[in-house]
Amino acid sequence: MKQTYIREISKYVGQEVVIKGWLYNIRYSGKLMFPQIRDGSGIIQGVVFKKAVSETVWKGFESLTQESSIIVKGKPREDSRAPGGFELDISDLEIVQIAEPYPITPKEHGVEFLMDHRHLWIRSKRQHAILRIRAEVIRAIRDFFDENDFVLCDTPIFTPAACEGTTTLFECNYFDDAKAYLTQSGQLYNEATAMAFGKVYCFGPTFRAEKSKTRRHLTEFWMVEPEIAYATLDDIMELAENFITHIVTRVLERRSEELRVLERDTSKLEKIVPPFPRLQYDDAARMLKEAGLAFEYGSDFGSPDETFLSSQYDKPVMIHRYPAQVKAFYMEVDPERPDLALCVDVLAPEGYGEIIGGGQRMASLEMLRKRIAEHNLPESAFDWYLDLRKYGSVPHAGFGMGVERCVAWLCGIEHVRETIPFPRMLYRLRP
RNA sequence: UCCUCAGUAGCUCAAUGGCAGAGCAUUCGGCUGUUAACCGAAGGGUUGUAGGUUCGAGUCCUACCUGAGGAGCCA
Repeated sequence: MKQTYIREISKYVGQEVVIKGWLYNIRYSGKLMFPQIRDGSGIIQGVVFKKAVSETVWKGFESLTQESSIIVKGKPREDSRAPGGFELDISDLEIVQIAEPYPITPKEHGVEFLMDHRHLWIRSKRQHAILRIRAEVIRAIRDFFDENDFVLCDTPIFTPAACEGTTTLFECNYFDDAKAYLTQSGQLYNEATAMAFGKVYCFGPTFRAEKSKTRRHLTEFWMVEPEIAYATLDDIMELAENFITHIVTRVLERRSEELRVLERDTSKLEKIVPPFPRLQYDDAARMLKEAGLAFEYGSDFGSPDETFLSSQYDKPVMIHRYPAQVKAFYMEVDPERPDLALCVDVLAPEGYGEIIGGGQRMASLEMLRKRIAEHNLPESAFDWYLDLRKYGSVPHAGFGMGVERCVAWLCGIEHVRETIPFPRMLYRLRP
């Protein structure tokens, strides 16, 4: 008999169905049992009456342990007493495997224990909700760019040198004598593909060997980076707010059940509509001063500074025109204020920090050469990149968004480690 | 790299410097509507490691190990 998925169960009321899955939990009450069965698409409560089934089936259920793999036959019906609203009257059971005692019980567990059992933890309701929202966010990202005529041009993961030369890179051997580095951004390559295709995006894993140990950091995370030829800072700020709004709207529309499981206050997400507040660095610095924070003008914002600034708004705030000296070498400068870079950071509300960073790229070959020298970077590593300024250089701009921080914000959860199936962090490489 | 906190049964946690305990999980028994079901019983310990103080250390001190949160850096 054909398998039916629990997600579709309401279509099969009164008909006999086969569910293939695992035992999530079971409650006994004498001659009556309530097994909860999950199949990946959902969870349904079953009812087993001793009188209604064979001795073999009854004994079979008695022998089941948590997460035992089973195939059951039964008829679904509506029942308000059952979690989920539907209940399965079970008539038959096939045991695929009796599971060994399962380490993750329905009670509380600590972070270390759960992280050590991440390969099993992802079976739980809360992790299901988060990872389904992640999948929806990724689909929304691809749909947004695909539908707006961006060409997907993925950039290499092995790179010969630093993209920006500042942050720490993971190094690995590349055949005999050469060294390769895992990418920390596809941006420089994006600029090449943007000069070829006009509007492009890349989407893939990114690696940062920073020894950061906070709720906002992973050493391996996913980043989506659009880049547009002939675009200005203003263009990509507008793009960023439409992009974020698209993702939020999509998740609210299609993943409301998951947001409910996570007890997310969706009224805060419903406020996310353009326009987003735009704040120039100088004004942000003034706000920090007035609030009495220990912040020095000219430096980049620290974590407490970002938390304060984002807490002033109920939408993502776009902070632009930072001092050029604290930003990457390739940032274009403001023609009216050459000490400022035409860049933008988007800070998510509710203290989730920076989710987008980007800006307009430097178009002039001479200025770019000067910047590379000022940052003590070897020009030879950027020969191909400088070619882009020799052969039809144009103003262009783009940004990068970290998927996990975005998902953590949408889910309203404490830590990015739960927003990716197998997080890679400082001091954690397993499972 | 720095700062703070924590490590006791498979898990989550108690235990004033004085007999190492509870709940869950596991095993056995009971219950025809359970909602992290409930009731009864049993098994389960080198208190992270090494040293020190003390008549006596899970508890106090020192070093190390492991983990968590944060800073810096970043998405």
